[in-house]
Amino acid sequence: MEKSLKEYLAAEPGTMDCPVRSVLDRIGDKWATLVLLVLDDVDALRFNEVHKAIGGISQKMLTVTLKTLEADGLVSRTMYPQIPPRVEYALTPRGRSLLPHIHGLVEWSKEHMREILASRAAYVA
Amino acid sequence: MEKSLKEYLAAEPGTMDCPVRSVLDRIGDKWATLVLLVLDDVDALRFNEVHKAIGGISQKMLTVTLKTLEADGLVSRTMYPQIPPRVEYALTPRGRSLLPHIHGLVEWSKEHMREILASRAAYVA
DNA sequence: CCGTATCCCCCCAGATACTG
DNA sequence: CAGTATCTGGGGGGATACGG
Repeated sequence: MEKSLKEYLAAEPGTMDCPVRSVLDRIGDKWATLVLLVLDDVDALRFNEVHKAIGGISQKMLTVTLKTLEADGLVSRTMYPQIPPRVEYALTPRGRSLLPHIHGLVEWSKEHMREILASRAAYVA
Repeated sequence: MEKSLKEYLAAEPGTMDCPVRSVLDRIGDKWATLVLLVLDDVDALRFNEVHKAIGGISQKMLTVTLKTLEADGLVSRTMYPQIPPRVEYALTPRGRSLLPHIHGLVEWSKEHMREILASRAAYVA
């Protein structure tokens, strides 16, 4: 028996394994999607390369974000035992399968950003 | 001259009007997407109907979320001056144009939820 | 019925300093 | 280079009580 989307939404959050919430929370993560986007269109990036590609992210949050993405199997982490150490991050196939949807959102954002900003400005509480 | 996605991402967040961040932050909002989803497939819902449809949301956060969505022009708010008051919320055309993308994410989530949960369980910090 | 107003706590993110 | 460790504050969000 498949649970419907409505049932998932109406359920208490603790009832867990709601796919919408658990995954949307990750998409909604302030940094996670940005990391996925910078890893798109490249083979792999080193820690500091990702860091420089994303303005405003702290080292700590980048570490946390990368670990989470790795735990979810969306990003791979490859260590080359050298001195100095070299670590490369790349999208996994699973991560790559998510990116079209993110790009869909990005495109939508670009198309509607102006009118949304206009709406916000015109909106009086 | 169009700014590239990479330039947007590399820019400091303060540099603002980055479409990705400003809209993704809304998508990422813990409750906003859930509200949009429950308003899909219906004409309109009253405040308490939305409230009951989303498990775990507090009255305060629902109010805030609805206001934000209204300010962005994604949701419309219609008041019927009666006693007791009647207020209905519905998707605007703009909001409706966003929903396919959200559904795309939902579908992706459903397809990959199991393997993601498995990855998380298998992941040792 | 549909909210607002207020209080207050917790936790997350930023800053900073340090290590293999 | 690629991170950890520790501290700290600011604000998001829950609970509660009240208003039109």
